[in-house]
This record gives sequence, structure tokens and C-alpha cells, in this order.
Amino acid sequence: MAKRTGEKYQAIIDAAVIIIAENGYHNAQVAKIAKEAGVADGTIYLYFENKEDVLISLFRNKMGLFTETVRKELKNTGSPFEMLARLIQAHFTRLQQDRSLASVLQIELRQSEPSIRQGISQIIREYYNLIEHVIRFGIEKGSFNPDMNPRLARKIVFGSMDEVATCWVLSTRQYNLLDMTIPIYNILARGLSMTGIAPPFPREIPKTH
Amino acid sequence: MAKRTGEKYQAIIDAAVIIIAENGYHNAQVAKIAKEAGVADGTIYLYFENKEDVLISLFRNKMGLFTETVRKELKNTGSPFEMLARLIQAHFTRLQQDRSLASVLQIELRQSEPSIRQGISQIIREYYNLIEHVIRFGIEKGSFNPDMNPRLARKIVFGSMDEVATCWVLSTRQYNLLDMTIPIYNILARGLSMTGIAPPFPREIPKTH
Amino acid sequence: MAKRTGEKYQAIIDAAVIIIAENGYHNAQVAKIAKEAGVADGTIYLYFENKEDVLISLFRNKMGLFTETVRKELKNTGSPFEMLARLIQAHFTRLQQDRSLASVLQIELRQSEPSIRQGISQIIREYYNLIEHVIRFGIEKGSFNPDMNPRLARKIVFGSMDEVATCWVLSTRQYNLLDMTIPIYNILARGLSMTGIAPPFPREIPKTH
Amino acid sequence: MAKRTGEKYQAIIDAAVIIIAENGYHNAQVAKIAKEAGVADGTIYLYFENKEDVLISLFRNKMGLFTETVRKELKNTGSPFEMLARLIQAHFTRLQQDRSLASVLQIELRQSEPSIRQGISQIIREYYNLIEHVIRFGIEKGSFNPDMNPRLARKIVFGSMDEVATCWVLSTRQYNLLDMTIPIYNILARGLSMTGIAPPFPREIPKTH
DNA sequence: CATGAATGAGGATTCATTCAT
DNA sequence: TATGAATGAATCCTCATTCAT
Repeated sequence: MAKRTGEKYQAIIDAAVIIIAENGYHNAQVAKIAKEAGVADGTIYLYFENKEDVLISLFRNKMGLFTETVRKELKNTGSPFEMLARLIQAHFTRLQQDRSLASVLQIELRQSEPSIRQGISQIIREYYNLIEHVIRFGIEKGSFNPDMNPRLARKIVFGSMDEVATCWVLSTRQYNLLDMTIPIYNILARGLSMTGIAPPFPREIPKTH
Repeated sequence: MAKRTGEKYQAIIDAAVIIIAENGYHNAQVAKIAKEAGVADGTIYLYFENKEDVLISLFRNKMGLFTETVRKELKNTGSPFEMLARLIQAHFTRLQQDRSLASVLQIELRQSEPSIRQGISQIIREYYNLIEHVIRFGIEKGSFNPDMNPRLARKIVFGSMDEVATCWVLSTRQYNLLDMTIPIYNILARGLSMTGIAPPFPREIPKTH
Repeated sequence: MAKRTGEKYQAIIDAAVIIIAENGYHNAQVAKIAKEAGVADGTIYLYFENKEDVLISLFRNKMGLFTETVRKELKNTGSPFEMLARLIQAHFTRLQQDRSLASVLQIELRQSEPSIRQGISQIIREYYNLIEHVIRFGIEKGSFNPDMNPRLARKIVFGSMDEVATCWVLSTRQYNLLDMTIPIYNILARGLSMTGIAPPFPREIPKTH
Repeated sequence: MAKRTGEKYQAIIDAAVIIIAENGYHNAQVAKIAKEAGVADGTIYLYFENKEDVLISLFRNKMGLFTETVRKELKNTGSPFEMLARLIQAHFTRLQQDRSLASVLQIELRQSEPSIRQGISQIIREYYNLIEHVIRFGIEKGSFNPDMNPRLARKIVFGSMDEVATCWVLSTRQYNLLDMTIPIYNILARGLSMTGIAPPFPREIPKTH
């Protein structure tokens, strides 16, 4: 039923990003999005199933591009460490370039509606896979610690970038997100690397009362 | 106006955790929470300003306890690495103990309503400070890398645990969150440690077309 | 059931006048009145059937006093014109003395709830009767125009004083209501008097198109 | 935002008059008005800001018409006395024609909500001005007593008509309001006229105890 | 007599979605 | 295709009243 292409399709998605960033998810009425996109309210329903579909499509559209951009960025990259560096750099670059989008991705779309989460999970998983691929590649190449569970390592890498990005979006001070690239790289690279040494997980010492 | 103590106050908060975990924040009608708590709808408004206040109070109440528990756990801990280990362990233990609470903290409270975020920020900052304190202590003791920005390191530690916890809550498979403790410790410890070595952030090589 | 006497009974009525004058009828919650009266919410229900009963009792209490005061004032008055003069004077004096009460009587109690109107009608009728009595007395004495319907004349006298009082209460400028006494007397006295002459009601002249 | 014209706008206002007259303002639920108007509940909010706005608009709409009708009626009227006569006649005619409207104007709109009063004051003032204009005209022409304060005279004229109308609306007996026209004219005309004589306001005689 | 914590019915308003044009 | 007026379900909160103490 819903026509998922065309000029207006994209206009509606872009309008949704702006309106959600400006008003927050719960004040982003369909009517506002329609007005911003320059179409009638009803027109949105020619291109999308419903409001939720707009959100999921928005995420697919923007996050898909995001993943693709990062993937290309990593294409001609040599070492795993360089890949990690480029990953972080690309991640932050993309967010910094479009603060509205960053706000929507980092804050507004963290909604709890299970159906939205599900619609989103597929596309975010591709990004996860990309990160996990870097990890596995690093382990294969002998650069990253082979004892690591790649999926866990991915969560650490993504969780770290995500937390840094979220703090940046929420911050009132307008600092430069890209400045975080090297510092975060330094910590994560060390964490993932073969060579580092740290004390093993300490056995819990039973408390003596 | 709102009486913020008493048996019913706690009953309402506990009921809210259950109802929000089951239905999501936006499907958690006040009437449902009241019923679960065994009180009348209006009674909620004797103890809370409004629905939002229930959410914020819930967070304050539970997260405050959370922070306090972790703080105590770290009290008689020797080395920074042991503190890190205990921090992760305590963090995951608390979430694992109460899956409803975990769901609410990890998912439902990531609401975009600015007023909720603001009400929450104070109390989450205390937890942040606790983590940051561990980092600074580690740097002082010569265990952690003094080149790190403690605040950034905190974001990495928190972001990593948070991502792992969120994945766990969202996962349909019922795996044991505590099993992640040692693996995540191993990566983070290495990342924070003095001793690790990893290639420096690679200069970007201009692409030759 | 309801005990209609005692110190607290009066305290509640006086508190109601103050609270209603301050907040308007619809923001005059029972709890506020109770607090102002220095009693518990529930205590009000020992003295009054319900909130409506408080209002009706308030009106009975205050308006009864009002009527009684005016009646006494007219007791030793000689001529009908003097009675009219004293009536207006007493009416305005009473309102001017207690602005809260004036506000409640002129504005807040003009509620539309039929049951309140009914509860009030009995007591207001006594005041009406008093005015009507003055009119009839004036006609009997040959001072007032015998062609007048006394009931209609009463409506004119009361309606005029009432409108003047209402405007005074609603006015932001704090002028003196008693200053209106003589001017309004002059018009009403002439209107009621035997001697006045004015053109008869003009026949409607059919419009010629 | 609210579209203040159209067929449905008028239908809602007319429905509001009927429902408010039947149930009183505070029992006139929006849902009832919508049903009577044959529209959906939400439709009301396309034409009015909120329920209060319905009331105020109703008053503006009906009272505006009222004033306009009376103004036209007075247009080709000769003497001040004839104007007074026509004023009273038009006033009562309009109310008698539409008893629901009369009930709403005389009873239900005497609400105490300050915001409603304010919304109404502008339009009632126009009617006041019209009456005052008649008074001033009569004084200029030498027909009315020049010693009168025109504003006070207006209050007496309006207050008298208003009281008579209110009693008529509240009365259970279905008498004819227009029958009051000539009697009230006779009293008011005499009261306003140049020629009448009445004893001056009596000096207060100090009571001898 | 007095208290005040608890009750729960009741209603204005929003906004995603539809459908006649 | 596109419109936008109309729909109506869904819910938070208030506050008069009760009753166990």
C-alpha cells in the first residue's frame, strides 16, 4: 500500500528528523511533520503505514546510510587498529555533521515501544556486525586479543562511542565531538590489543565479620 | 504537598516498576499502577505530584540505592583494579537480581521528555562520580594510565556496562548477565591500565584515486 | 445529622466567605475552607450535609442578617421616601462594610446549580418582601404611584441596587459605594413617586418602507 | 488555530445554548454539546479553543446580535422617551423569542470564572454604551434630568430590565415577558424625566436612645 | 466530637488516522 | 496522487465525601 520512494517520501523523513529534534518524540505530531514537509497530513499515509512506520523508516534510512558510510570508510583500511580508528572517526563525524539527526538517533529514538525497537533492531544489527567484523578481523590478524568474545568486544566499542555521543548531544556546552576520537581510540585500542597486561579478575575475598 | 514517605509510597514505586516493565512507560496507566499497588487512583496523587513524578521518584529511589550499594561494595576494596572488578560485578548483580527494575532502568527510563531527563540527571551524576572516582584513584595509585581523561574513561566504563546490560535486558535468551563480568573486566582493565601498548592513532592517509 | 450551631459552625461559614471571595466559587475546595476555619476536612461534614449546604447556609446566615439589619433600619422610619432612602443606604452600607461578603453575594453565589438557587430563593424572597412592603406602604400612604405593580417596582428597586453593587464589586477602581446612595435614590424616588410625569408609552409607528 | 466560522461553528454554538439551558453550564459536557450539534467531540476543538471559548463565543455571537438588533431598532426613533420604550421592548422581545438563550444569558453566563467574565465584558460594554447613549441623548434633548450621572442611570435601566428578565426566566409560571414592557417603561421614564418631583434624600436623624 | 488519609467517579482534551472530494 | 476536515478513543487528575481511629 505505502509507496516507499519518491521526492515526498524523502521530504517527509527529513521533516521528521527536524521536527523530532526540535520538539522531542512525543511532541512530534504527524501534522507538524506534514507541515514541515510541505504536504497534507493525509499524504503521509500514502508513503507510510503509520506514524511508527515513519520513525522506523527514518531510522532505516539514516542509519542505513550511516552504516554504509562507515563501511566504505573501512574499505581501504589496512590494519585492524586503523580500522578501529576510522570507525570511531566516521561514527563521530557523521553525528557531528548533523546535530538534529544525532539528537534523534541518540535520544529521541531510544523509545520504549517494543514494535519500534523491533523495527529498528534489524538495521542496527548491521552496524553491530560491521563493528564485530572489525574485531574478528583484528583477532585473525593477531592484533586483537583472541581471548575476547567478539560480540562482547563489539558491545564495549559501541557502548563507549554511544555513551560519549549521548553525553555530547545532551551537553549544553558546544564542544567538538571529534576531539574525543583519539582519546577514546587510545583506551579502546589498548583494551582490545594483544599486548596489554592487567591484573586478572580478583577473587572475591570472603568478608570476615 | 506530596507526602514522599510511608508504606504506600514504596508500594506505589514498586508497583510502578512492575507495571512499567510489563507495559512500557507509555502504556503504564496510572490506574494500572494503582491497582497493582492496591490503592485507589487518587491515592497516588497524595504521594506524588503526577505520573512523571512517579517515574522520577522511582529512579531516584532505585538508582540511589544502586549507587549506595556499589559505593559500599567499593569501600573495603584494595587496588583500583579490584575496585573496577567489584564495580562491574555490583552493577550487574543489582540488575540481574531484579529484572523488572533492570528493564525500567535500561529501557523505559531512556525517555526523551526533557523534564524527566532533568529530574534524573542529578542522581545519575552521583553514579558517574563514583565511577570517575575509581578512575582517578587508579591514576593516582599509578595503576591506570595517567594520560586518560577521567571523565572520558568514565563514559567508556559506564557505556560498556550499560550497553551490555541493555542487550541483556532486550535479549530473549535468558543468559546470565553476571557471566559477562570477567570478560568485560578483562577488556576494560586493559584499556585503563598503565602497561598496555597499542599503536597510536593513525594519521589519515590521503586517498589516491 | 448535621449540627447547625456552635462555634465551629460559624467559623466554617466565615472561612467559606473568605475562601470563596479569594479564590472564586470553583476554586473554593472544601479542604481550603476547612484549613481556613482551622478544622479538619471531615469536621465540616459534622456541621453541614455537603459543600452545597455550606453555600446555602452561608447565604442564609449572611443574607438573613442582611435582611434583619435592613428591617431594623426601617423600623422607626417615617415616610415611604425616607424608607426608600434608608433601604438603599443600608443595602450599600452592608456591602461596603464587608467586601469579601459583597463579592460572594454579588458574584460567586450567582451560580447556576438549580439546587443552590432553590436553597437560596427562600431567603432572598424575604428581602424581596421587605422591599415590596416599602412599596406597598408608599402606595397606601399616597406617596408612591398607585398604578405601579408593587412586585415590578420591587424588581426595579432591587435590580438597580444590585446592578450598581455588582459593578462596584467588579470594578478595579476602589470607589465608594455609599456615594451612589443619593444619586440612585433621586432616580428611583422620582420613578416611584405619585407626582412625576412622563410621556406615555409610545405606540409603535408602523414603518413605511 | 481555531476556525471561527462556518456551518458547524454556528451549529455548535446553537447546540451549546440548548445544552447549557437544559443542564446548566457545569453539567454541559462537551460530549453532550457535540452530540446535539451532530459532530464529533474533537470537532469542537477545530472551531473553539476550549469549552470556555465556546461559552464566550456563544455570548459574543448572541449578545452581539442582540446589541445590533437593539441598535437598529433605535435608529429611526424620535424622542428619547421613545428610544427608552423601544429599548425595553427590544430587550424583552429578544429574550422572549428564545427562552433557551434567555436562560443562558440571564443565568448560566453569570459565572464567576474571571476569564469568562473578562471575555464577556467587552461585548456587554457595547450594550451598556448603547443604553448610556440613550441617556445622554435624552439629557441633551432636555427630556431627561441633567442632574443624573448617565452611567448610573444606565445601571438602573439595565439592572431593572435584567432583574425583571431573570425573574421571568426563573419563574415556573409561563407569563409573558413583553407584558412587563409598559409598566417598567412607566417607572423608568418617570425616574429619568426632567419633570418629576420627589422629596430630597432625607438627612439622617440621629437616633435618640 | 474530631481527625485526615483514602477513596474513585467523572470529563476535557489530544492527535493518529480516515475518506469524500 | 493529494488534500485536510472530521473523527472518537483513550487517560490523567481533581476533589467532595467517607470512615477507621
